Amino acid sequence: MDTKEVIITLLKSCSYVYESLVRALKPHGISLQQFNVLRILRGQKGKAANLSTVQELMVNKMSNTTRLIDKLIDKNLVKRTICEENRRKIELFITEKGEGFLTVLDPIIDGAQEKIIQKLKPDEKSNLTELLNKLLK
Amino acid sequence: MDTKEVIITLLKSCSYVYESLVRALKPHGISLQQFNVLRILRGQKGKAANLSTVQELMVNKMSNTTRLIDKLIDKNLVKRTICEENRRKIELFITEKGEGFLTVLDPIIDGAQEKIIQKLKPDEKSNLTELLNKLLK
DNA sequence: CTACTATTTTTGTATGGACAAATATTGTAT
DNA sequence: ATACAATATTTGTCCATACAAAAATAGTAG
Repeated sequence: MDTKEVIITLLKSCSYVYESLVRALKPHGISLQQFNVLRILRGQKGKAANLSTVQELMVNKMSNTTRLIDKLIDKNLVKRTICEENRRKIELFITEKGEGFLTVLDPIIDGAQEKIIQKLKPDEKSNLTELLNKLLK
Repeated sequence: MDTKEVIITLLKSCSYVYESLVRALKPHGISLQQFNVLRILRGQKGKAANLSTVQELMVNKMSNTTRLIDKLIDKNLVKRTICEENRRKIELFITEKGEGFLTVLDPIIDGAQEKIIQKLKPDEKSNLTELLNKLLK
């Protein structure tokens, strides 16, 4: 098995997944990155998240999470305040509107993911996950 | 097996591969995308390639290949002329300097890819490729 | 308090990606 | 020949990525 073939197939699969998810979100006017930040903030369950927390939890490391969040704030999906204990930090919260928006988006993303993954049988799914995890070690 | 876990592992693997390749090329001052265009032009073996040919052969569909190629031309790695038979088309060629550059980069990319893929045994490689190809169907 | 260092976020700049509109050229219909 | 449609590329705009530098704040040593 040729190394290049494995690599190129992996990159193609990833583009395919990425594009499917972006396409699913597109009609709702939100990018995959913005959506991921929203989900991270929801996962905080009311606790404040600061910038570095969000960055750590993102799949793609991002350097200008600041500007990404600026856009979520413009849309009133996220709220940003300065942390009183350490004024260098910021506190990020998902808003009511943001929560509601996610309620709409969740089934859409789930559906898009399911549509891709249903091409694999259950044992193939775990097999694939296992092989990919070996690469990440 | 959870659908979300497969998807997220796939996206993470892809980021990892992508970043490894970018990091390998970085010290040589060329992006992965520019490198891929160069390799496509070398693959033409002297024949002219026009823009749409290059776009078709790229892993990531790209809309502004024009500007990517502008940068390769600035570095004298690629030459662009207008096709005389059909003046709407452009003809792209890799230059001598571009060929020489690729000679330096080839072992670097091969090494980076090998370093990732060596974590899998031969049968795991073909197994992974097979599973990923099912997703792409 | 002042100087220095570390931490956290923001800003600047260059690159790449998606997509629509504009431009240039060619081919075709009337 | 003129008008119109098709093709190939370029340009404009906005968003995202990578990275370095700047700014703001905090903590610590003298």
